[in-house]
Amino acid sequence: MGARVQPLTPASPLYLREDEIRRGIELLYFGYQAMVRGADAILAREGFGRAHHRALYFIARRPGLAVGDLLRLLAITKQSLGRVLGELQDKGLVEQSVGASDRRQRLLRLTPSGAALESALFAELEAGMASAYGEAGQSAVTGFWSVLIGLIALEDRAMVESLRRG
Amino acid sequence: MGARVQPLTPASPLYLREDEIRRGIELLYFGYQAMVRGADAILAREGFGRAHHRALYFIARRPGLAVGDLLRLLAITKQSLGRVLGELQDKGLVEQSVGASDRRQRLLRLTPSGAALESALFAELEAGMASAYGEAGQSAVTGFWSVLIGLIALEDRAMVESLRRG
DNA sequence: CAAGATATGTCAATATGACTGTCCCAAATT
DNA sequence: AATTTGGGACAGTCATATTGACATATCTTG
Repeated sequence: MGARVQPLTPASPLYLREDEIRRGIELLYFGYQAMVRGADAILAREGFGRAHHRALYFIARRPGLAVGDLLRLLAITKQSLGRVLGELQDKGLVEQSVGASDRRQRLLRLTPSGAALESALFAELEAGMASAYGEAGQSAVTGFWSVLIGLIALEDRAMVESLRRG
Repeated sequence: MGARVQPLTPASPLYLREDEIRRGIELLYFGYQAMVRGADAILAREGFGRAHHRALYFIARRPGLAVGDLLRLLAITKQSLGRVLGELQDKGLVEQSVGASDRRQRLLRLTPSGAALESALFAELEAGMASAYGEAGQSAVTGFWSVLIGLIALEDRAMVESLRRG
């Protein structure tokens, strides 16, 4: 019967949508793993883990960051951060100073050797990211950013954007 | 959703600045966290963790997956997977069968209750991803995919793409 | 067929990174 | 003066991963 012609356009919109969602989930999962893999090797040599890297990263990004701000960025408890930060301070990679406007605050900075380690770790991430950017092209990068921003809850976006300022 | 869409600074066409690399790193980090957060709440109620979710996800995606293939997808040791898979089987969410062509293989499938849990978990991820896709638009989604593919090492891309076939 | 490789499972011991709950002190805010 | 906030510390627990060794069944190959 002529009325039963199958459309040449994509079949089930629901099926396609789920497949596109699953593709995003999978690429985000494998892409995230791929990004951090290079840094893991350096961290293992230094006797650190990913938690140390995250702390170093954000302290490098915002020197003078207060402990509470780092806590909010990492979204962990202060007990968890305490151990990581303590180890980084014991090994002379991170130092604290008392806040000028609020003397309860402890402001965090990398020491020269902390900055050296963070640079080595950053170089690993940068290599992969720069290569992916170059392979995908400028407009893809903008799309990459905008989808990721859309994933982040509205109330958290300001925190992420605050890393860019200043 | 009446989300405010932030104006996006386009990626630099001329050279890759450190700030653009850091933005990618940060958005990937926060975006990944945001994606899995909804599922974490369900998992906690069931007494499971993210490792269980990853196993359920890939078994749902490729029913009849062999243990070794799941091991390669998750990139963990079989000892780690053994515990997770054992718990999922004990609770009746996953079942095994002997491979038809290779009787050494144990092929994994979700039971009806396993499929129900996986659907609930998927719905959480889907909600965030679909909203991000919608907010960003189709061409952004394509860019999102292509940057993430670029991050994944060449030798791993076939594995990721194999999830789409059949 | 014998030898070796592969797929899976299991043991023990260990490490990392997170959690909850409780308590404390100093400094800021009210 | 009372309360809140920022930071730190204690004990105990949990989830997830690790390495290394070993066992068993099955498939592949010389």
